[in-house]
Amino acid sequence: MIHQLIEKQLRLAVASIDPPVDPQSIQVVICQESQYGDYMTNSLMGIARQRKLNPRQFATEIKARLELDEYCESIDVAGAGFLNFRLKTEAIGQVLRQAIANGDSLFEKAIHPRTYVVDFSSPNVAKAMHVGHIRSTILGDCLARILKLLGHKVITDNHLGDWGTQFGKLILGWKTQLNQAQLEIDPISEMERIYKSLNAACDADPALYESAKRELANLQAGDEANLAIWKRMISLSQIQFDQIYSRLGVVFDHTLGESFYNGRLKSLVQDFTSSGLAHQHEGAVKIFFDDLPELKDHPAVIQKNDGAATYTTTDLATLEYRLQHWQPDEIIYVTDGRQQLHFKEVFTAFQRWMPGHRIKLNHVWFGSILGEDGKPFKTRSGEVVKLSELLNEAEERAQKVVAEKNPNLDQATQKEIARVVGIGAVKYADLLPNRQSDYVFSWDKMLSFNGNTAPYLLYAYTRVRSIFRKLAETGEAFESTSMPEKSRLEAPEEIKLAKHLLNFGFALQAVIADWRPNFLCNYLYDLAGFFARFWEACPVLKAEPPMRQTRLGLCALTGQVLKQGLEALGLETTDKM
RNA sequence: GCGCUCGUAGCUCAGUUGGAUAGAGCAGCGGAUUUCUAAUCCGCCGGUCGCAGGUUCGAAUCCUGCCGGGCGUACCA
Repeated sequence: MIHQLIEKQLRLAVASIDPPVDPQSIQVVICQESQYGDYMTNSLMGIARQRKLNPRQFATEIKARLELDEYCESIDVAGAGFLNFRLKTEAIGQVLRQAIANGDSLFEKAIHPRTYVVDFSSPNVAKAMHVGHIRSTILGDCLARILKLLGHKVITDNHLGDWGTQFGKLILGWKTQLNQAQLEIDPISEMERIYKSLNAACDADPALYESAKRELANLQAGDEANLAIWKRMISLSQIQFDQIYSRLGVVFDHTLGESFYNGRLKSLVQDFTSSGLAHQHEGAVKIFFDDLPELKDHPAVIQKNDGAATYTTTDLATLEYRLQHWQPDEIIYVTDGRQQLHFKEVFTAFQRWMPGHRIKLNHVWFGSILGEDGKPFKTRSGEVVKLSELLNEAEERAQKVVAEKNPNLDQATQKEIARVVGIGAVKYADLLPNRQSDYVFSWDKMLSFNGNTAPYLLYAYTRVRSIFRKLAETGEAFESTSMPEKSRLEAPEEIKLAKHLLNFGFALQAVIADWRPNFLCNYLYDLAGFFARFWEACPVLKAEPPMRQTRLGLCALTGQVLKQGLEALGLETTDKM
């Protein structure tokens, strides 16, 4: 991409300076104000300051050393010492022509691919997946997709909640009040029912609570009957998870739940104790962080006074397993922001456990989904919203709109479009806000055709497809090599669209730098906007060659980037809407 | 109390990590369709970026203090 050539030239120009400059400190970015240029750097000002040079004079000297005539129409020193670059339209055309001819993507793959483990979704066995799981699932899947697109090795792992105290009550309930018929019809609801029922009963009757604890102890001791029930609950739950993941298009390489690490927990506690990293305290085993102000008052419990491990223990064992088996460069944990303290503890404990290990651990946290009243998102009756029902409603609402806007399509096509649009709308609405902020869930907003929404972007894509459909009807085909050498970008709408196409890679990089897909959402929204304006102003099929070929080329690349970008977000596309 | 986080247009939110004149959508007002899908596009209106200091060429962004929300602060996950 051209901005990388500019950056390279800048680094070269600065390289001869003594004392030497860190090349990484020179960055070329998109110029926000197009009146100044297409790209700019403000890095020279910082260097000039350090060396007590006049910033404008320094920028002027560097400018003189650049050999960018082939790509830049102008290079200007501006303001306090900015360097602004305006691209030659011929150079832009050349990049686009090559991309079409070679089938290249408009972004660069990673030069040094890394290995990432992405830990996300993590629903609980014997419970319905609900709105509380969508952000982790959608965000984690999206990050995994983008890392893969950029050429990294990605391992996705679903760390199921398949172990814990709830199984005492569940097993007791299963033995005493299971309704087999209901279990056949709707296993999740039946398991939720017996859990709720036992939970209430145990609160009222301490003796019953003791029985539940005995069932749990038996399970943990390896009692065969209890193990069989537990396994059955997992497999029934997995069927439900698979249905949801299939609808969402989410795939896991591994599903290693908490229980997978049971065998390691005791010895891990032992390791921590014997190496002095953890200490007995009030009957429990804890790791203290007296030297860290934020964790000073929050020792991590790795063994409770009843001898059981905690999720901190499990997370440490999980981390160890992943290191040993997958050798990742980084692990990404995608969870609710409320677990920040927990992950601080785990990460800090890990550093002490394996000091000097160079793995990078990222807690990618997100805010809550709120209802229109600003309180946590619930159904009208105050229940948690089940994910399956949420997706159903999304498809139903989308279906109504499709039927209204495009009644001529047959039923099956309408339904398929509604599925793509409905699921896409939910995903996009989830990825669009800054992940760290809470957002208000609104059907009307996410299904609107105006504004930064999935339907708007998907519609832009169908417009591209529509042009190529029309082209095919005339018996012509878009030759991939047919964007002619003499073709030129002329209309301002063509040039703006073309320039924006060059910046796809910036958006992908920005996502990875901060684990924030909303940068890609915003890029695609801008792209769809530039394309819409191009569409209004620049007839494609009615244009004369070579302009016609140029415009077809722009359409082809816009379609390509929209599709790649939407798929990177986890959205499917459709040719008609 | 302590910790994390947020406060930007009437509403819902962006703002690529310190850049140039703070942007969208909705709502409100006004335009555009013999046309490749108008599920669209264009224009107008709308701001003391919570408040007060500080850092510097330059602050919505960084530091301090205050005000106001949310969350966390379990031997739950």
